[in-house]
Amino acid sequence: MALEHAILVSLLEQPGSGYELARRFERSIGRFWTATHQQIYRVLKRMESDGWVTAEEVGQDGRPDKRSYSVAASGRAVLTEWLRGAVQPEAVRHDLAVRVRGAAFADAAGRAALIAEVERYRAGHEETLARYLVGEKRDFPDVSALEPGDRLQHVVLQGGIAYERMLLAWLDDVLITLRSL
Amino acid sequence: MALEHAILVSLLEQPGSGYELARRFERSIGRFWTATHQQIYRVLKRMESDGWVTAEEVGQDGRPDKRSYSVAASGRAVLTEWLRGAVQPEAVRHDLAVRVRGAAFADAAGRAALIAEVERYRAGHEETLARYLVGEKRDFPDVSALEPGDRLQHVVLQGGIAYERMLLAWLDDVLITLRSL
DNA sequence: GCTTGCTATGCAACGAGTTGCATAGGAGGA
DNA sequence: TCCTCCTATGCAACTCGTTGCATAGCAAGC
Repeated sequence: MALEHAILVSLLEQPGSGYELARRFERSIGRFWTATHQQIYRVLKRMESDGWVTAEEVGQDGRPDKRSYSVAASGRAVLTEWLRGAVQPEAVRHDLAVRVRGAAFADAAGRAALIAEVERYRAGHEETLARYLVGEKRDFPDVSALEPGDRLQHVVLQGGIAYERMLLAWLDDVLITLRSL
Repeated sequence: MALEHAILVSLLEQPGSGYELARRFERSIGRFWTATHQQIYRVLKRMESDGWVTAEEVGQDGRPDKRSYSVAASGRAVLTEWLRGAVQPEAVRHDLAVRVRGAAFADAAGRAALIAEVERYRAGHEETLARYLVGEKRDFPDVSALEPGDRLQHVVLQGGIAYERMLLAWLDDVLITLRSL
C-alpha cells in the first residue's frame, strides 16, 4: 500500500514521467520496492485525480511526448503524514530459499540442475553489485562532502551493496552445501 | 505464484494443518516467503482438490480438531517439475528504505520520529537474530554431522542469520546518518 | 524496405494478497 | 462469572500486482 509513497519520494527527488519512474524502479529504487510500469501508470493516474501530483505534457524531439509529473502540496502533506507512521516489516519472496530446501526432495539430476541455476543467479547478483559500485563512484565521488538528501540516498545505496555482498557470500555457502550432498 | 511450492516443501519436511503451516510461515519459512493464514487455507483447498495433497481429520483433546495435510504423489511430481525451472528474482518491499530517502523531505520533528521508529525496528530485528541463534543451537547442535535435508535447512537458516546481521549493521549506519542531519 | 529495438502510454483480464469478520471449544486469570 | 487469549477453520469483499496485448513514432542496421 506504499507504492504511492515510494513514487512521491522519487518524484520529490526528481520529477519525471511514468516511464522514467519505471526505469528508476528497475534500477535503484527497485532494490527495495519493485513495481512494473503498469502499476506505476495506474497509481500515477489515481494520484493525479486525487491532486497529489500534477502532470505536464512535455514535447520531445526524436521521441514520443511524455507526461512529466511533479509532487503537489497535498502530495507532500500525504508523505509527511505517512513518514510519521510505523515502519512496516519488510515483505520478502525468496524463491531460491524455497528451492534450496526443496532440493532435499530432488534426485541427483534435479540437484545438478539447481546448482546450475544458483550459479546463474549468483552471476546476476555479481553484476548487480558491480553496477552499484560503479553507480556509487559516479554519483557519490566525495562521500565526505554530501548534501543531506544525498547522504540519505547514499546510505540506502550502501544498504543495497551490503545486501549484495551478504547474498554472494551466502550463495557460496549454498553451492558448497548443494555440491556436498 | 510459488506459495504452492513453499507449502509442498514445508509439508514434505513435516506434514501438518493449515494453522501449523501458518505458524511455520510466521517463524522460519516466513523469513523468505511471507503468507497469511487466509492465503494458506485457500491454497491448501485448491491443492487438495487438485490432488497434490491429502487431508486427514485429526481429533485432539483439549483443542479443536484439525485437518492434517500430507503431500501426495502428484504433489511431489509438481514440486520436482518446478525445481527444474528457473529461479525467479527475489521481490522485496522495504518500507524503511523508502522512509529513509523520504526523510530528506521531512522537518526536524519528522526526522526525530523516524529515528525512534528505526530504533524500534532495529530492536525487533535484534530479537529475530537472537531467536535464530537459539533455534540454530537447538535444532543443529552438531553441524558437522547433519543429514542432507538438515544441511539444507541449516544453510537456509544461516542465510537468515547473515541477513539479520547485515541489516543490523546497516541500521546503525542509517541511524548515524539520520542523527547527523 | 524490412526488421528490430527503444521511448512512451495504456487497456483488459486474471490471479495473488489483504482485511474484516465469524464461529467454536477450551484454558487461565480477575 | 466474565473476559481474554489461544487453537483451528473459513467466507466475503476488496485492493494490489502480473501478464498479455496494443499503439505509435523514431533510430539503426541489414
